[in-house]
Amino acid sequence: MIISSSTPDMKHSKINQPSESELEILQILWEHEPATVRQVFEHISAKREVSYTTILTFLQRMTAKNMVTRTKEGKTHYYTSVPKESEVQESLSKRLLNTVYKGSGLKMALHALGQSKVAPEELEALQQWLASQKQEGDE
Amino acid sequence: MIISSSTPDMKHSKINQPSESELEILQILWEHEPATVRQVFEHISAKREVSYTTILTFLQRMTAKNMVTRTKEGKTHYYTSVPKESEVQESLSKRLLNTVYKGSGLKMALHALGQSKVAPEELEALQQWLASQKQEGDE
DNA sequence: TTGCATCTACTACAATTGTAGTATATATTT
DNA sequence: AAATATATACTACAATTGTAGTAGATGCAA
Repeated sequence: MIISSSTPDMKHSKINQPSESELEILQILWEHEPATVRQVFEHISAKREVSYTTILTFLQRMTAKNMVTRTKEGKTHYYTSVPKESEVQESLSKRLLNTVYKGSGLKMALHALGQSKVAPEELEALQQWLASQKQEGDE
Repeated sequence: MIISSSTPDMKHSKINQPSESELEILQILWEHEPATVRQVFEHISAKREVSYTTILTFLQRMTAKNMVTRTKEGKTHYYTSVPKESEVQESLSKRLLNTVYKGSGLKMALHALGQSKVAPEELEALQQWLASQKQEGDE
């Protein structure tokens, strides 16, 4: 009986912790998926100086890490992100929470809120959340 | 008249964005400042396998980056952190906010809150904050 | 058909990060 | 004094990250 010792599948070890540049690329993909190297390149070079091959290299490395997937269409590759945006957000904020806030979600939340102007409708959502928490506490 | 063109003083460029390991060391310092290499080492090696010289190397590099400061006492050095804990927290959370939450403090706050159990007293603080925000909006 | 444009694969390289060994000086303990 | 422990400085090295150049294939345009 074979236990399939291959591909340990250690899934979310690296792909949910993209580096700064990898994240920049993932952002583009999340909005314009699937995209070619050229397309990603266009989006990024609209914001900063970078070479086409730099993007290409990244996409290739990310493919190797299984952070993105690609399919060939003629001579061109179309890339798709593997992790979802929300997964990466949670993964990275969890890390921040544990490494710099020692697990205090409140402190982190206040910092997050303090650093951006929150719209009134958004305050609503927060109000909601608060209410739901009180409930739980009461039961 | 001399304008002192030296030391551009580009202060908070790197020292507020410590790497994972640098942060681990800063944490120790924030709680046990000033501390020797040995002391930092003891704290860290209580949690994970690491060599004394690894810690030494880090403290030396961090000194070079002005992320920590040191004073000699006999043959031993006593290290003190340069950035304050709150500064690093704000700096890193600001980065996360902009790179992965595209500036939406609310989403980030909710993730932070969702990933840790928040104590009732803490909910209070949040309630307070919310109230203060509503005020502003009303004026 | 000749040549430019566009793709991909491969190679390179410096800086940073994490880790630790070696050499050396200085204490401290027997 | 000899052995041991402790501290620092220096060196090394692999992996990761950010950046980009070169070579070769293929497609399109004149």
